[in-house]
Amino acid sequence: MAQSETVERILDAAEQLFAEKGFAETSLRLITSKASVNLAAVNYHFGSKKALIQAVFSRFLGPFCISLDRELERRSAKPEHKPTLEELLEILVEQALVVQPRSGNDLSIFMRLLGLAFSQSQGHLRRYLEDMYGKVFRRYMTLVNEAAPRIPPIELFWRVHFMLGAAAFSMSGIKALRAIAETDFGVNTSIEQVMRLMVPFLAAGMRAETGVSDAAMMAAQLKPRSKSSTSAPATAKA
Amino acid sequence: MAQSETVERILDAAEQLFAEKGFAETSLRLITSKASVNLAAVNYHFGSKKALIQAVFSRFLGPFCISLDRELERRSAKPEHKPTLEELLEILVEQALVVQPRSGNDLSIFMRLLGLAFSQSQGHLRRYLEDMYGKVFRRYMTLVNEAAPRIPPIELFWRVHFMLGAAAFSMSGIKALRAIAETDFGVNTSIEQVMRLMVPFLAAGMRAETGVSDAAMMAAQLKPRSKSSTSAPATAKA
DNA sequence: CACAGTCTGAAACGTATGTTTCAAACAAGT
DNA sequence: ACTTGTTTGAAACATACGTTTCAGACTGTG
Repeated sequence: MAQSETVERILDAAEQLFAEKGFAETSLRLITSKASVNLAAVNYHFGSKKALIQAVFSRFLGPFCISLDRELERRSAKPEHKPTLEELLEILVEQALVVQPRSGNDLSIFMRLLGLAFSQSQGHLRRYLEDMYGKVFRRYMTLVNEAAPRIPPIELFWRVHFMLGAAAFSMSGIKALRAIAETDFGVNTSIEQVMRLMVPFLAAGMRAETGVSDAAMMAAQLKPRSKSSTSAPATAKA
Repeated sequence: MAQSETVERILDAAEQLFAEKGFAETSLRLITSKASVNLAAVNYHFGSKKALIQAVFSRFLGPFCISLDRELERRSAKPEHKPTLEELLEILVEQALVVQPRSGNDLSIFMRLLGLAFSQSQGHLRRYLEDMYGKVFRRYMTLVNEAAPRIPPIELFWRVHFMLGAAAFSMSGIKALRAIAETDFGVNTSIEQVMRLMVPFLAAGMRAETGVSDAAMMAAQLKPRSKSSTSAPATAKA
């Protein structure tokens, strides 16, 4: 049988275009013309555009999760040294870098796709990702909780998503942002530099003193505009 | 002349649907049917879908910028008290709350739209926003720089966008995330509670010790594929 | 009441999309 | 070399979209 490279070509083009423009804005014709393959090849090899989207995610999220899971396994094998928050952060970056052996593939595409998976309302994708990386994510969260015992788990859960948001968002608009930064500051910041700028920001945010205990106080600060701002159970946590 | 409420109805429906599904995924037919108006009304009142998108942004970003600018003016009128980072954060939240007098309109829509403006590749919108809120944004950045004199301006620029990303992203997937949080932790976190959880995270990230000084060191750590112990900014804080 | 301008309703138009079709080209097994 | 199953190329199809059209309903004005 003709071992075709068509599939890979399609995946490469789709990955890049999806990261650049989003799912709905990227047509199959654009993908196939960029990949220099026939339009029909997509539906032949993948079945549908939905399936193609999932395949794009599989290709980088699969190895990433396996690699991450293995690393977490290695760490938990020696329980005498619990990883710190910084180490946990770096594990993520490290795995993301390890997983990217393909040509012209940088971290920004990785992050951008991850962000798209959440922000674009593709129900099937969200379900697929939950099945795919839900388990290893929960395992990761366990280690995060152990690394920051003073912060309530629910708050760490949200902080991890704040983290993901900062990363995904920055990578989303990175081209435009870099242009603005250049005109405003006259410096050209590389993607890797941006990621490095992000690490201390995220690490500090992760280990910030918890905010739930003074929720009532902060509510009092935020509300005062009368408005009755529907902010419900400030005392809920307690 | 018949002062029509059609325009408002369209804007309301469009705003909600855009925030929910994105721009490309939201058809005019969906908008007009949700608004219970005729399809032609959109092109009649706004001219095009592009113009409708810009109008949606104008309606909340215009008042927001005016309100923010006025508040910044007030602050800089008494230069004896430079606002702190926390105060600057709260100004944003406050103005965002003030500006939302419409029905069924919560902060999450505001943030979600802001995030979409960057992450969706709508060139015209980005240009429009630059003209619209570029000036007040730069003014805000000046105050941020004064509030954190130890951090290089270029780093603060990026941190503000990390902030925006964390907020926009969390609001984007907030429905799904709340569901996950509920099944995993058994607690129902309101949108406003999430925003309150975000404040200490963001504030800590903003005033984190700068990471640029050891950029060279970190570059040496991140680049090698050989995974050379990447344990990073242990010395950074110091 | 009649007029003029504003706005809506229903239908159509042109275009772009995802998908399907089918004959031809190709590689591999015997 | 022939056959078989796999993959491609070009075209067509059905659908959904943004946009346009135009007759008529509405509203305020003389």
